[in-house]
Amino acid sequence: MTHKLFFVMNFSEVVQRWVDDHLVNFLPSVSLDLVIFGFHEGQLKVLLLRFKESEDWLLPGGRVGNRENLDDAAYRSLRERTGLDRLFLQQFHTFGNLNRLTYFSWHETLSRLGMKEMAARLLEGDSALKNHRDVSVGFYALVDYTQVSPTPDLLTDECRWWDIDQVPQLLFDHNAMIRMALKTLRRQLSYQPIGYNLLPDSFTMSELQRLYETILGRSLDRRNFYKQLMNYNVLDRLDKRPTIPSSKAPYLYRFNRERYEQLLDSEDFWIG
Amino acid sequence: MTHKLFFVMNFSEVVQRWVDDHLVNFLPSVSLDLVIFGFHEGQLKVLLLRFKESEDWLLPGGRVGNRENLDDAAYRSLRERTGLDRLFLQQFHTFGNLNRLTYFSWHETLSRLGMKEMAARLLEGDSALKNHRDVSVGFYALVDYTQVSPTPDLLTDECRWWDIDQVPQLLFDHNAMIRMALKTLRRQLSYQPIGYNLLPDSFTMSELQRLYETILGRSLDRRNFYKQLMNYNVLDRLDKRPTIPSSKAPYLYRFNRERYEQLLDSEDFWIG
DNA sequence: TAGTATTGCGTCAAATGTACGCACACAAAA
DNA sequence: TTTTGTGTGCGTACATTTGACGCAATACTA
Repeated sequence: MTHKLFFVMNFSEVVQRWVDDHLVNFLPSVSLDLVIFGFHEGQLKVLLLRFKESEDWLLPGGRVGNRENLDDAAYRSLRERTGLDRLFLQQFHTFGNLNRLTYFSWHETLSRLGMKEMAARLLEGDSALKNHRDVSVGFYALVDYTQVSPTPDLLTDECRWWDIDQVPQLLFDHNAMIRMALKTLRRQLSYQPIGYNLLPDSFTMSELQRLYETILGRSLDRRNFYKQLMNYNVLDRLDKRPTIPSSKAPYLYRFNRERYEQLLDSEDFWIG
Repeated sequence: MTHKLFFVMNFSEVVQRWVDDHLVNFLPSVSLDLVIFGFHEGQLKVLLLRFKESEDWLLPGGRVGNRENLDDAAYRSLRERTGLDRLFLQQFHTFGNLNRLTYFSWHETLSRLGMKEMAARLLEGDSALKNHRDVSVGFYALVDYTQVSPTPDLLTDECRWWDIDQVPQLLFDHNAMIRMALKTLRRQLSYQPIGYNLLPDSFTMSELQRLYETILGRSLDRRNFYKQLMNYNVLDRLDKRPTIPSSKAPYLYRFNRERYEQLLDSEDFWIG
């Protein structure tokens, strides 16, 4: 993977190089897609990429190295897009329908984008490549919005957050993927405390509550929420936040990872 | 796929032919494994295959055709092993660790089985093949034990049911797969009525209850079970069974697939 | 000291889950 | 016909969980 050379190549060459590299070093016919959730100003967000020289958006994805665990590949892709490590990441479904990403659909996309030369080249190779398609493992991740540096990859111009309910029409089956990831997230949130990963290291109770309300799409009673969360016993209370100008300052809380692991072991919470 | 020729070939040739066929017609690096659950005489069972000329057992599996949907491939594999169609089948996890099935582990297996020639041949090909490994999508299926004709495939001598708690040490990561499938089954059973697929077309209430008790591993109250199940409103009561020798004959019930679909739509039961 | 927002606890009713009693239906045996 | 065994269906009582909400204590500012 000789990234250093790319700056003297045009886009077509970059892509060709990228394809060649992947044909040799990565598993053929398996890919992975990431639904990366963030939370900011009362809005649930998802990280999207804009395809180079186009207005088409799609989910970040990646491939699995020949000598790489599937999960590691997902973590690596997540790190490459966000700069973050050791986050909540979980596979939610594997997509293998024929009508999803194929080389033919890539051909269409490239053609539409005016990259006819590249498109032709994609199909003129051996017939195995032409008929090739991927089965893609979908992962969803919960990340701290404030910590992320969205980074486009070689095939994309732009990487940025979108409000979950303003996501445009995406390439391939990526809208369906987001729907499914969100459904899984909602279900899982009601059974185990996972939302912390979407917030900064320390946060107030009402921030956490707003997060839950946003994900679940309904309002919760403050006092019941408080009791429930404290019952889990995975939150450490810190000092009060000093910044509020008037009235009583709220306490800050921090997620206790150790006790969370214990909780997962003891109860028959499902891990997926 | 020229199955007719196989009877004049020895096992090594058969395997080579099988490998060649699969290299051309199926997706490389993706496979699927099936955990097929059955129920008989109060015991939850799982269908296993015995590797040819060995005492090693493993899960049935399959590969995805180049122009075949992932789910269709799973249904096809299930049909090939059981002779049955249109059954409950659902993916539960995708396994992609390096330490699972690789060509190297196949080499080990073949060597141990005394098939040294074949083993050597497996590795002497191009280097891509040597480093090759699969990401495998795990499906679990619920089938009617009485309807199944267990059928071995080209690489196996025997296909038969095993009691779930007497499954031996299996090849590769297949024991872990069964554990995970069972966990998923248990969880899902508590949230939606799916157990019917494990019973014959018609069954008594106590048969159904014994099935649930077996899967969940605990006893249930007969009357509450009855109420709960009837509340779902997906069971049709049939005429009484006349065959019981003494005492009152129990009612037979049949699963109503239409109303089940309705139920899935209306409520926010999750489908996975 | 008044005003304001956070915090933590308690209460109460509704819903749900669980255990179990009982009347009845039916078929064979006494 | 009566007894006996088993399956069916309903009702009831109790514990647990869930949701809605009142309220007093706490800290901080003006």
